[in-house]
Amino acid sequence: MGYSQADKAETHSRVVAIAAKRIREAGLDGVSIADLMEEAGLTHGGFYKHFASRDALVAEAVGVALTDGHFPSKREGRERTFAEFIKVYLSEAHRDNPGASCAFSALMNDISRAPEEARTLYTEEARRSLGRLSSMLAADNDSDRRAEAILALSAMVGALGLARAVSDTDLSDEILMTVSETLIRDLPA
Amino acid sequence: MGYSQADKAETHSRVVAIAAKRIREAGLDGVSIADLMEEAGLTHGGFYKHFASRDALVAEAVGVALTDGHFPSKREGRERTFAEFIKVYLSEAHRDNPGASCAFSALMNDISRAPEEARTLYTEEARRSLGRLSSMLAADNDSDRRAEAILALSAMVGALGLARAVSDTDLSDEILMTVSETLIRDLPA
DNA sequence: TGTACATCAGTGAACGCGCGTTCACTGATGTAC
DNA sequence: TGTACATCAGTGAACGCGCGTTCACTGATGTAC
Repeated sequence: MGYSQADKAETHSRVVAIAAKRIREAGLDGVSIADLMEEAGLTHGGFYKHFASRDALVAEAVGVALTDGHFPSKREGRERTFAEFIKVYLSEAHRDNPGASCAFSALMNDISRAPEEARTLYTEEARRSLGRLSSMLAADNDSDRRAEAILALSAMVGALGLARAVSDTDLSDEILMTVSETLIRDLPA
Repeated sequence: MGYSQADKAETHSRVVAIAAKRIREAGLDGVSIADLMEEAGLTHGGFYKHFASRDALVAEAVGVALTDGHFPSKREGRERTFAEFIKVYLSEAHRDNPGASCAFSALMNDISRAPEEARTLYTEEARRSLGRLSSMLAADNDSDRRAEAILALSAMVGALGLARAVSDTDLSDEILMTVSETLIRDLPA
């Protein structure tokens, strides 16, 4: 063979990784096969040696974008505290780097119009994220922790989205800072 | 003239209204001129008697979608209370009718990639919405009211977006109900 | 080890399609006399 | 009031373009002997 199986697998995952980045930046409809393959250093014709269709690639890329997302609780070998996590999530650096950012926020609007497969992946990731968030909180009972996790998740994805949408940097910074401080102050962790 | 000026103005605003609805449902890129004109009962060729380009129509429709949005504080001749407003905003009915819903939430992700004109409209609407929300709140000073308004706005658009994205109806209902109750309980109004 | 063959990831031209946009045309109505 | 003309919202065919997809081909490498 002209290329080994390892080469093929490497190409495949490279294309998926690029697609995951571009989907976070430009949405589910913002990625063309030609652009994608060019960014991977290939020509567009080879695409179908790796994926049955554009939809199949998108489904795979959504899965990757969601799971290597920004709701991990473990980093550098230890659990993150709630405050540490919120500060990173609602940072200017996270806002200004959509390609490597939280797909959970970036895809929120697109997913409601996406095929069932992608919506299912999104829903599962929502459950995981709520689980991780509630495990960082210190409220007395499960019910309170879950309610707080839902409020925190909503406020975080909303604040990140608003901070990106608004064209005034001062207002954008204020949104990030205010939601970050308010959540850290009001939710026991 | 074959059609009076009043007829033309009526057609113009009808097309814009349809575009505003479709944009809320399908996003800024989800509206084709042919579909739009067909829904208005016309053929696609006449579009350019009313708009210089697709972008011009989108800009106008974004303006309409944002300003006849769901952050009005006055209805039926009196001010709404914070609790009343939140309950309507985070209702299942609002979630399930995207075409007539809050463009502020529906366009959040799209707007960050949109031309400056649309982003400016969005930013102004954000300011207005924060003003209206903070005027409903009863915290002691302006600074606290503004911080609470920012948290409430973030949580509301986030919760509405998540509730639409998630494919499990129970989880979706839980998100709406939890954020609604928590905001009403924790923010003085 | 050397040689002939098979494999298949990647190439690049070509396709059909829907899109935004243009344009010559139509015909109902307003205006001028 | 009646008639001839001008206007212009709306029509529908046509355009160029980018897209997803197909396909005959290439050529480097694995396999069989």
